Amino acid sequence: MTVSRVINDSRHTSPETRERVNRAIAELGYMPNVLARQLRSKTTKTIALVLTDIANPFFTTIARGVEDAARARGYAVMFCNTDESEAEELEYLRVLIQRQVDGVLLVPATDSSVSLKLLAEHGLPAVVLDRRVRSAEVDEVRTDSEFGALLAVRHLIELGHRRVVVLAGPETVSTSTDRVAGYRRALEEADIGPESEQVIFGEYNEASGYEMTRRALVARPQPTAIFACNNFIAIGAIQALRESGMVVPADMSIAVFDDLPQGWVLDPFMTVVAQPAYEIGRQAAELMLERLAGHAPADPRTIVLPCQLITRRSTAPPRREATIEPAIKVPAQWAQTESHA
Amino acid sequence: MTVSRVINDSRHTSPETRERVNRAIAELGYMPNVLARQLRSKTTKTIALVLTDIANPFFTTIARGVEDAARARGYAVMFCNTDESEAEELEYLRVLIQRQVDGVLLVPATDSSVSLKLLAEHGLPAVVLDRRVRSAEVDEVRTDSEFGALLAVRHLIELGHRRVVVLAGPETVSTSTDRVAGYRRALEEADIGPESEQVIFGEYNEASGYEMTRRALVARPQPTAIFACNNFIAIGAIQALRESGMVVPADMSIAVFDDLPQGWVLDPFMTVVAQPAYEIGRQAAELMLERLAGHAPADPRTIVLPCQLITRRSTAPPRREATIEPAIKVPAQWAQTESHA
DNA sequence: CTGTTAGCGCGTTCAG
DNA sequence: CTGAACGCGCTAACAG
Repeated sequence: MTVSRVINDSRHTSPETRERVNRAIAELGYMPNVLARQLRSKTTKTIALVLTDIANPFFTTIARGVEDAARARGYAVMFCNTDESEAEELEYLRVLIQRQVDGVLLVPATDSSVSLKLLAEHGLPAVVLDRRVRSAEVDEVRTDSEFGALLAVRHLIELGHRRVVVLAGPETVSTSTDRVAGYRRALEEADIGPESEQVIFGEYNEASGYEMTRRALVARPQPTAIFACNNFIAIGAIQALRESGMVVPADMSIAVFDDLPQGWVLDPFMTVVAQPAYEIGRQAAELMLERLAGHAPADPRTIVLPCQLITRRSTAPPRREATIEPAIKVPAQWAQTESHA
Repeated sequence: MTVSRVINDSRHTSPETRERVNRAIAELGYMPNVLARQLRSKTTKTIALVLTDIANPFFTTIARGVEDAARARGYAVMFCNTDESEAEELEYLRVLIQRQVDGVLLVPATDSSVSLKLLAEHGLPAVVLDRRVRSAEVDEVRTDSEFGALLAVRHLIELGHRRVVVLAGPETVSTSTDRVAGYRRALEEADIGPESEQVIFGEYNEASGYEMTRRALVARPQPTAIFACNNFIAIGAIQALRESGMVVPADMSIAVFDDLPQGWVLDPFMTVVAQPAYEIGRQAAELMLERLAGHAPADPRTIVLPCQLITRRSTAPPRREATIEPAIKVPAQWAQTESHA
């Protein structure tokens, strides 16, 4: 029908015809069936954002960035939550392929690249957010986890801490290993030997943060500072510390990767490495939209956004006896405790 | 093709043919085009959840309830965020109608029913969540706002408070007016005259909570307790109180409708009326799915779920001088201050 | 500038 | 039990 032209182009139609069609549309309350259009045009104007934890404000903020960029160009966004499970991730990808989404923004549950292979097989473009994936040739947007961790741990060391424990996420997730790498660089910088390292891998949630902290506290000599690799781990840590009767930062300093939204924490006092979450989402969506528009180079692009240390009241110099003693004498068993989990 | 039969029914096909087809599917990595199926079958197996603030954990929890119930029956969910704007709401509904969703779960931005009319015109079933809408004949799931507010304010009164200020959301939203009604009932029960009422209407966000609190604090005599109609309002209130150097609950008690998730608030101390958010979402989805399956009665159904007062450390008896004085003598100007906003 | 023809990938219907 | 024809509502590609 000519109707189609009126609705889409509006070029190549006479004003009067257009007028007539528009009036009819208004009278009938006509709305084009997007499904049929999509079936015909092979494009759904829909992208998907697959992420690992929709309850985490970091990811909600990313989601907002994605949505704003996408909607500005007339794209809809489907949000999918994998709960850090690769199986769920694949499950969702299959659904998305069937539903013919134009592209997928993916926060991968692991550093495996099978998900990306699946997408590639079906000719779907992808952008990987927040985390790295092994040997993938896709667009990527993330923050510099290693550098951010370096900043946080360096800050703790400058305050006088010598025994810092890292509470990390899964060893299969690049943000964990990158942040641990940053931690190690900070120790090296300060000539703190690897025998003083204490790394615990776990999961990116509250329960795991709680449990890792309990484990960290039994080590002797006790660490004087915690570096938590994400916000939920930090929340679990705080709870464990409180139960143990420890006061932050007097008895234990704590620095965190990821901020929590201002208002949600009634007493925002955490020293954090803040990431530009909204920008991560927005720029990832931009990369995807460019590619869908055909304006993107064939080669994959990588955007690494800066992060920023914000010092607040959860970090302070360690108690006097703690600073000095271990710097002089490190007991033998320390070197074997919990490192590399 | 016979392929269709294999994928859908699997009845009326010989085992060997089925086998052959399945093998071919596996080899080719074939996935049916859901779009074409939907075009043909006039059903998308998709429902939409339109809500007013995706940043609010109350609504995220509802979303989880909806998603779980929907996915269990093979339905996908599209999430849409209106930011409390009726214009955005209508905009989204148009998109959803075009995309042929099977039904819409709606947290209406206002108590107007134009959105529901639009849906009805296009033959789309709807379920209204959390809030009431004027003169609508649709399924509804909500909690008993009036009763919950009654519980909270009664608790404050039992502690000895006589000057309680309500910080409400928009006057066009039923949860606001219902909670204010509950507040009034509590005052009446205690024979506190309407001249002691103080009601401020605003918006369901932090900034508004902050601003309303500033206004409430200038009233003389000052209120001794705040009843905040949602969690974000309470957060804004806390910030305003802190800036004014007031200590909770010593200088001011505060009770809140809506809980905040455990972990997110490092020091969970708020006395709250907790709603079964997950259940609201789940049951709303169930109503919709029943209706889509044709198992629902023609008449609209309303489910009102119970809510529960959880007393914590943000409420305490008022300071002595405050309790007694106003109960005896209420200054004239008090009656005119801020009530009915 | 407008009308016509064909087909997107399925499911339904009716013959074989 | 299986295959062939038809159409869902739209747009691409041609005629006119």
